[in-house]
Amino acid sequence: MLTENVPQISRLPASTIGIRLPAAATPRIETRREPLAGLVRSFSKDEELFAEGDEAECFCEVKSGTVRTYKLLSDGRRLIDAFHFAGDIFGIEFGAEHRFSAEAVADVTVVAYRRSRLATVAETDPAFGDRVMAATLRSLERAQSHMLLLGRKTAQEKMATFLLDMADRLSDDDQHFELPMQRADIADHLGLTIETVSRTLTRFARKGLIDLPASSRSVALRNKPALRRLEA
Amino acid sequence: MLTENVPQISRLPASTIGIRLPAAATPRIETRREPLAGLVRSFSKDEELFAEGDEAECFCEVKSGTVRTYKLLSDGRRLIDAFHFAGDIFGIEFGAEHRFSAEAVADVTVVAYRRSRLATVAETDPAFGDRVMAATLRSLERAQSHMLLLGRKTAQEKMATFLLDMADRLSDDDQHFELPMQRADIADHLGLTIETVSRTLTRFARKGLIDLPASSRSVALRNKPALRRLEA
DNA sequence: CGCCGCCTTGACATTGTTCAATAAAGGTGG
DNA sequence: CCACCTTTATTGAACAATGTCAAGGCGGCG
Repeated sequence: MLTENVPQISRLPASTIGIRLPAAATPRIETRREPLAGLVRSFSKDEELFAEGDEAECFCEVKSGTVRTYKLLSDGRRLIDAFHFAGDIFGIEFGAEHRFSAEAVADVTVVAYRRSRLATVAETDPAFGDRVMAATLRSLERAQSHMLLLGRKTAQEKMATFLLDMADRLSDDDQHFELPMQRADIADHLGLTIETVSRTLTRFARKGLIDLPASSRSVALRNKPALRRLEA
Repeated sequence: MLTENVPQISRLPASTIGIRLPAAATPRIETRREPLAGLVRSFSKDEELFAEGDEAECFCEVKSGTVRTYKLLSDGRRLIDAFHFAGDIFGIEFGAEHRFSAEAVADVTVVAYRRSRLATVAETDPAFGDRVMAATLRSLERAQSHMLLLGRKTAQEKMATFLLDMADRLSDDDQHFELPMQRADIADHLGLTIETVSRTLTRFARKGLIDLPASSRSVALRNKPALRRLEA
């Protein structure tokens, strides 16, 4: 059942699995097959994996790097609904089209799975099916608490929530971590401007809540209880 | 299969099907059985159907009236994620607990279905199963575009979006409708204050975009194209 | 070394909030 | 049915938070 479909997939041009390369990008054809007939693809910083409105023929799992998914208003204002790190699954759709655009925050490697084969794969490997389902539900849950953040939290509360979440997801010791995204991405995730993000971080640092060692991308949480209280 | 379970349900005290009556409320026992073993329940204005964190033993379909689902911050700030009108299904959970509280915006009648029987019911009546699935996906979709609204739209854009959505869902002629909720609910849905909601409506009326006949709850859209442009 | 992208910081503008007063609507009991 | 009272909505003015604009710094890369 699995075997009869695999060759079919590797024959498909990239465009038909719903991942399109931007015209300008060098098409690095280092694709190879994954156990579950996923296609391994690499993208460099700011490359587009797919766009809102594209036919949703595939969904992805992050192998390494970070992906942002976002929506735009007509005048270019952007809201990043989520960042996706290694192990995260994103781009699952039940309708025909992707409802978000996806870009590489920095160089990224993903495994792309054909959506049409989800049912088959899930049967073959129930654990994988569960992971897909869990990913969908987690994204619903995240969307719901993110609404609360966007609609009712102050800049400080937003940043505190964000930092604690990042520590959770990116840090080994739950304290030190390197932010993979730039200020503009954080701002568009939290519904703020980059200036407010920057100022709020500086303020946290001055209050001794965090350390901002030189590099501006690395953060160390110095006082998590205080951050939790700030979270509201 | 269906018949052997029905009596069991009607024997269950209200509390065990996940809908709890507030202590103060007069317990109107006008419950009766629906075709699919749903329990018809009525609630009066501001009564709680269930609270965030309650065990999610049932989900509901609105028969008549309006329900709001919301989350709170520790200090009482509220975000209403959605309003639910006749025909809408809400309160479906995949985890153990409700992730939102639900209250009657005005007197409301719902049909409560036991979550544990969802699979059975869906098999018996596939169309119903589809409706439940569709409701879940629609709520995901709504959450996602609502994040964009909350994070990146101005007060005017939020109100324009809201009014167009309400016209869509509440109006026969797609123009005139009666808002079932008060300004505070609108404010907490859009991430604004009631003053801003009120001022924005007045401003729209002055610009000739809408009519606000006496009652303050009724609205008539006078210039939908302009509202659409404002929506961003 | 010098350009360029990203980040920070400051001064100022704006949007939306807060506080306060008033008005209007709706519900209740006489 | 009316008068009263409570709740809800509107409006104004002052204020605060955040956004905008602009300048400068820092770091990485060619």
